[in-house]
Amino acid sequence: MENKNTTILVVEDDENLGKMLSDYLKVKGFEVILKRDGEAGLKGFIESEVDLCLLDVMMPKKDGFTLAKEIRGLKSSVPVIFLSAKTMEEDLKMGFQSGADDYITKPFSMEVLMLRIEAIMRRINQIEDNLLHKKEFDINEYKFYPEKQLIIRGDFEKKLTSKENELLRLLCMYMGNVVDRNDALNMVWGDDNYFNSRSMDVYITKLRKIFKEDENIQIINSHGKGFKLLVD
Amino acid sequence: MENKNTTILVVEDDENLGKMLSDYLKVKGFEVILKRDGEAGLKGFIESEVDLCLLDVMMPKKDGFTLAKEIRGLKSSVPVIFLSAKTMEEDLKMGFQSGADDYITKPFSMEVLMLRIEAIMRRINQIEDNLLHKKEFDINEYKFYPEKQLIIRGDFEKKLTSKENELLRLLCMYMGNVVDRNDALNMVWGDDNYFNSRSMDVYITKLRKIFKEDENIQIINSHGKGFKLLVD
DNA sequence: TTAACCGCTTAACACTATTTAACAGCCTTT
DNA sequence: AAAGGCTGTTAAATAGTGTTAAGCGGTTAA
Repeated sequence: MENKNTTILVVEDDENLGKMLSDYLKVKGFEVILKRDGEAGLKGFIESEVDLCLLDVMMPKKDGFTLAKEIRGLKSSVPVIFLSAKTMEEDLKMGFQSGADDYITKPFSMEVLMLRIEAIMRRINQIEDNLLHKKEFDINEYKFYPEKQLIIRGDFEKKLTSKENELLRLLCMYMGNVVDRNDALNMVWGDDNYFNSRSMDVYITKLRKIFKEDENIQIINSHGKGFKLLVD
Repeated sequence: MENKNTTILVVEDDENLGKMLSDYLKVKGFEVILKRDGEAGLKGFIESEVDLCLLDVMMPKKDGFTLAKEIRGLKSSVPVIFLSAKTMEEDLKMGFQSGADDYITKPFSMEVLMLRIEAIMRRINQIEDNLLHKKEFDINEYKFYPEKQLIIRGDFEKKLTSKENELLRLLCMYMGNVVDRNDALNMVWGDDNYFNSRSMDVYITKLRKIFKEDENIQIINSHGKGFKLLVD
């Protein structure tokens, strides 16, 4: 089953606090990956599909800010919450500017933590919501109008069927990122059974044909995972 | 009580609370679909004609906000009530802006829940009622007067037959959104049998002919779903 | 009263969208 | 490198739609 779970990477050198955070978040239904220092943290990030990072600022081997920068290098959209001592608060405020970031000063209550996490998740959901209702997407030289079920490049115009349309909309929403096969099936076909899956493959072929003139547009398969729309 | 035909999707991971909600709502005459997590919730929504969603915010696999977003993607007009812990109240208030949304903090009484549900249903009925009795619709440069069964653009005037009129009224009420084929049949023809369905296709053709002068007005078919009136 | 008309339904046929099937090729694991 | 599952592609079968025109019952006007 494709985990649409929210996975949180927790990097905290204090063993007690780390365990406590991990347990609490697991109870709340999150997948948790717990690491004790910056280096292990980076490995943890690479190995899993992390949705959100909870990073201690002061840690051995590699501090939280540095780790955050490295993570951003790998996937720029991952939101990060920093954990730090109260005494460093002023310092912290200037330490990051990315809109996805947030911070909490120790000591903190689990409720406060949950508020921050929920706030971030909502921010992300809102972004996705906007994408869902976006009027037009740019796919290199093509314009895609989901509401009109239409693709245009110069004189070229192509009406899309509803399945083509919804599938392409999804790919555009996650442009550059892999859309999970089962997620796509559930969203477009309403069921992720075998036959719909094959049907989707047929539609991927159709979409590829539409864009075959343009070498810079590719729909790439990620074996066993799904597809991504890539524009060079 | 006219709760008979209203189907409520309840997604709640706490088994006791879920059962309790379900039983209570059934006693009140609602159809209830109960699911225990976000993924099952989405499937439940796809499988049935859901009129209203009652979603726990914090759930395993997929949280309530994410689920709501996906449901909105499938049918943007479905009202959602979120269930969440008291401690997150302030946070919640800002978390959603859709007029159809509402929230309740745990613990709550069943009476409070019923009040919320009734309020939402009243709001929806009122909106539909207003649209139903709307005196005129703007369809790009055309004016459509359902009561007069008349369409006007400049000199051009076209009297509509009652079937044309009711079908166009429906399309206008859901302007930009797909009107479900069977819904339309039941509303305009009173029965969604095969022959009425073919009859409706004939009327769609008639309506298209009326607007064929104007490239910006389209009646688009959504295969296997229905039709939408789209004005660019 | 009958002929013309009108609104709607039914039939017929062409066409389109989607699913299913079949087979070839590819990726990952052992 | 062989096996098995996953993907790519094409073509067929099925299901849904678009359009035109004939048919049918009811109303209107000579």
